[in-house]
Amino acid sequence: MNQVRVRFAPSPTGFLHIGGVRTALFNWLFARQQQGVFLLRIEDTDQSRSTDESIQAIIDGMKWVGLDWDEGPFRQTDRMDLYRSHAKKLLETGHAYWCVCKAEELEARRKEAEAKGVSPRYDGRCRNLGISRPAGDAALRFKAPREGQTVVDDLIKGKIEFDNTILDDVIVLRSNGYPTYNFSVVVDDALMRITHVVRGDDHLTNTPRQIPIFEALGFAVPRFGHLPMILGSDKTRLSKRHGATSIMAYKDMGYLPDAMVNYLVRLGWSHGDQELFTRQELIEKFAWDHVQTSAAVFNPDKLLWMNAEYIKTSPPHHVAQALVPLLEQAGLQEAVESVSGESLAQLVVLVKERAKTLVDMVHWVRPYFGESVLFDREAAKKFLTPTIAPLLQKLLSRFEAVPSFSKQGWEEIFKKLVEDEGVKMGAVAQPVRVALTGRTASPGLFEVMEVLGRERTLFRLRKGIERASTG
RNA sequence: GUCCCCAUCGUCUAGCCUGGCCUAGGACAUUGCCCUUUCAAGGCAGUAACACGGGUUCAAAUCCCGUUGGGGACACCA
Repeated sequence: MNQVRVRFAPSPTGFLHIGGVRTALFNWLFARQQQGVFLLRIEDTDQSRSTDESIQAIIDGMKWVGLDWDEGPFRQTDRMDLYRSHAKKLLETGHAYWCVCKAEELEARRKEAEAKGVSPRYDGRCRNLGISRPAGDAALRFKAPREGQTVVDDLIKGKIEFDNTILDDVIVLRSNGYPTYNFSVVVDDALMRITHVVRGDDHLTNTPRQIPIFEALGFAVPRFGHLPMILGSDKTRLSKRHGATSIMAYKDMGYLPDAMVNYLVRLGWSHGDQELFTRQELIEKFAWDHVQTSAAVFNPDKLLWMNAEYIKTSPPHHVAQALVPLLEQAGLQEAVESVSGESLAQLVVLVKERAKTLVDMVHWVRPYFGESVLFDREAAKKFLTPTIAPLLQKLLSRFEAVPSFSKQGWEEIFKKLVEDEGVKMGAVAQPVRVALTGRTASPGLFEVMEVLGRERTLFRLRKGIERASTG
């Protein structure tokens, strides 16, 4: 059995799309499971749309999401000689011919055909002209078979039959000497010995165009698998108007790469009722026969839920690490530097049940940096009132009387006070909460005190009393 | 227009290949209740689907045909 070789072959014409990531993911999973080879190839033969920034975006995106490749990145523009020599071979073996039709003419004819409601295909007028050395601009066309059938035995969709009569004589080499997509993929997939071509559904009809080219060149035809598309909530192709589609946008929104991967794979693939998978499980359990055949709607709510799950269950230091850049972006770089990795992980533990994203987490974690805290105006106005000040003062005194902090001990002191004063728990808890965190919502009071430590707790309590007394 | 693909709760899906175990399961979202010092988290419960029409069969979500609906492709883009 030959070693599995798969590839991800994006064109660098913008950011890395989450649909692209999903395609890459299925390839990567299969490669890792089969102990095969996963390679990255940049399809940049459209020089007018390809940019270096986009190539960098692809690489950054792949790295962020943890998809490592074994070979590449290859750039098609570095491989021009290969396409030209293979095009020449097609010409020599009678599988291709020069076409001198002008692009504008073709365009006009296509429009005309469309207007008549006829299939807008190339009419093959240069096919039998036998032009051996074109005088001016000419494109090289592949002589597609005109009878019989091309059968694709798809990994995902099963057997699909195409009548060869629908085939066009596709352009193989543009008049500027650049290969077209349908030709360069074939040459590359063959030369890179790709065993399984797994790509989006939108390429399904390209497959019967490509197979005859493989055959004409004398190459083995790989197996194909076509992944269903990702749709937006209105069931049209996922695009900007449905929300963020760039993988890096999700990084910025505070998503964990593992959550992203889990969600994207699970969108269109299933393993019984299981929702959460480690990467290792994904690699072990992945199977083509459980890849969905129909398109799937991207559901940001479920992704958000999954991200929250990962925030709750990932190792805290791991989450803390991912949090650091976002803290820095939020202007907390000094605070971050003054704090150890361990205490940052402690903060993560403190707030992880409340944060669905790392961006949320930045908000939750903010009150625990620095000596004093910024009071939310509404919160202070409502809970830090002159009426409550004496009670807070009593609490402060009782705390001060204890030389060292203990969570259980201070909780007992607190409850004793509530009991002695005959007030409701909440009547004291909320003002204390505002004094300690500046807000009305926070983790449990005594967890907060534990993170703050004795001195800061007392300090903030005093500050709170000050604020309460002055109104 | 032509060709191709697809069709189970609002969404992701299990079940379909190898008909009976389906009174159609799980998850997200949503609703209610519980827990509770706040906000979350958590627990429990509920609402909610086999697109439609014909066959085949003792029996169809499952097999066959058609209809409808959705998506994709038809470039000197990839």
